[in-house]
Amino acid sequence: MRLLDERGYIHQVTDPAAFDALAERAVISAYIGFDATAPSLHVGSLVQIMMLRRLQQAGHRPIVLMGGGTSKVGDPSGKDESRQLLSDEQIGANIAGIRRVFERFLTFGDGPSDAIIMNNAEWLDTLGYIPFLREVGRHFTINRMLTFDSVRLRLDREQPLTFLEFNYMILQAYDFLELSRLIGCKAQFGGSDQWGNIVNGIELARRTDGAELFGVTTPLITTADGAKMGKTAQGAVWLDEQQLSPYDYWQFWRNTRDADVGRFLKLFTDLPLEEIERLEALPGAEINDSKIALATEATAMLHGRNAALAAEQTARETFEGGGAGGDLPTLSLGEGMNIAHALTALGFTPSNKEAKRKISEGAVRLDDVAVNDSALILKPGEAPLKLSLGKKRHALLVR
RNA sequence: GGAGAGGUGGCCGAGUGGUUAAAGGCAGCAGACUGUAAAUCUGCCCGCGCAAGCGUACGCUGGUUCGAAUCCAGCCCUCUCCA
Repeated sequence: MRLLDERGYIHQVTDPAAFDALAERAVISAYIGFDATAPSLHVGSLVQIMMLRRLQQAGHRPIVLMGGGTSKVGDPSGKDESRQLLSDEQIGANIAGIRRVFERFLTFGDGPSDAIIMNNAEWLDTLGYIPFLREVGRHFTINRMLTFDSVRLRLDREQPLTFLEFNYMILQAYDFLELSRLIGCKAQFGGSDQWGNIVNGIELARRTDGAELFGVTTPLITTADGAKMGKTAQGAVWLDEQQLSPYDYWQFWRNTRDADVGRFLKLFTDLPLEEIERLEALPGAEINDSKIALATEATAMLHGRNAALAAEQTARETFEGGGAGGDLPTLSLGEGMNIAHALTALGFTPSNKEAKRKISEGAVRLDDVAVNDSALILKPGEAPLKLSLGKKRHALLVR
């Protein structure tokens, strides 16, 4: 607990003293629920993932709860519009993808502190409606449910909230109860927006089973200028290397704002706090060394140390040496390709039109020489050519 | 059910017959300055095409007109007030 607090993970805790005491004397299990609506997770979920990692490091057991059942309902929190419903196959595929990510951060197995992954479809899919209403439904009053932000916001704006979604919070509370019964899970973690849902679960378990459960929420992680974390030019920062290469992931961290470096080091790396303090205190331009450390550590955790070092090496050669590192994205030219098409094919520009604009703005360079002919046909040469858009995006052109 | 207002480019928001691919703002991208940071200033910002050119676009479907985001009809949706 103390460790979590020092590193900046804690937003709110129910009964911190009792929770701390319990964690001192026993191995506890705690879970976080993850949505199964996307094929992978992105950095927005990374705080939660790191929470579970810390928990395991402290000798406790992390539980990853996949929302296979609740994904069929959709959380109304924060969303303006009802989510689209997903099929079972889609959800299954998404869960498999997300599981791969977790295997990087947690140790799975049968030991007392080994992580396990569960799917709430296991119990939600087979729920009987009438028994469920009698057991669980009686503990919820509509009066109270209507006061929750997630519901109230929708109603205030007169946006439709379907009964299906309205039930989401009950199902989530039920998850906690079920996990408590099945495997003695004692705590649920989540983002600060999950506070209400978590508390519901705690209350439900107290009323039905007399169990004492705990909840911990993390602060919403934003960048220093208030933006939600995790968006870049190319979209979300995915944790799956098929969707975002280790090199790009490294770049994401490398481009952290000065003001965020210390906070991110604490949250997203395993570096000791003394080391972080030192890095954080670096003056002026030397803060870049801290960013490199952040990028390499964070990337190593997800993609492995080798991939992280390769990304770092490539970045050094490309940005500092003016050369080109081997880890850059590559594009095969075939017999030859129009330069604008190449930029679009690499994903540097969203359209050929935009590529031409960038060329006329002088933003495009070939082996560090500005290109001004938007009709240029690129021919593959002996050595790979380096194609750059702006200062940050580079690629290698090969045959 | 009744009365009124409205649906415009990723978002906000002007525009009420032609010079409107559609003001302005935000977001984004690039340039300058730097440290692959922030702030600031400048440029760009629907797509296809080497180009000439073409295609799409102002909720949907039709209509009027040489010409429609703009006028008319029907439909769908949203908001405000009343019951």
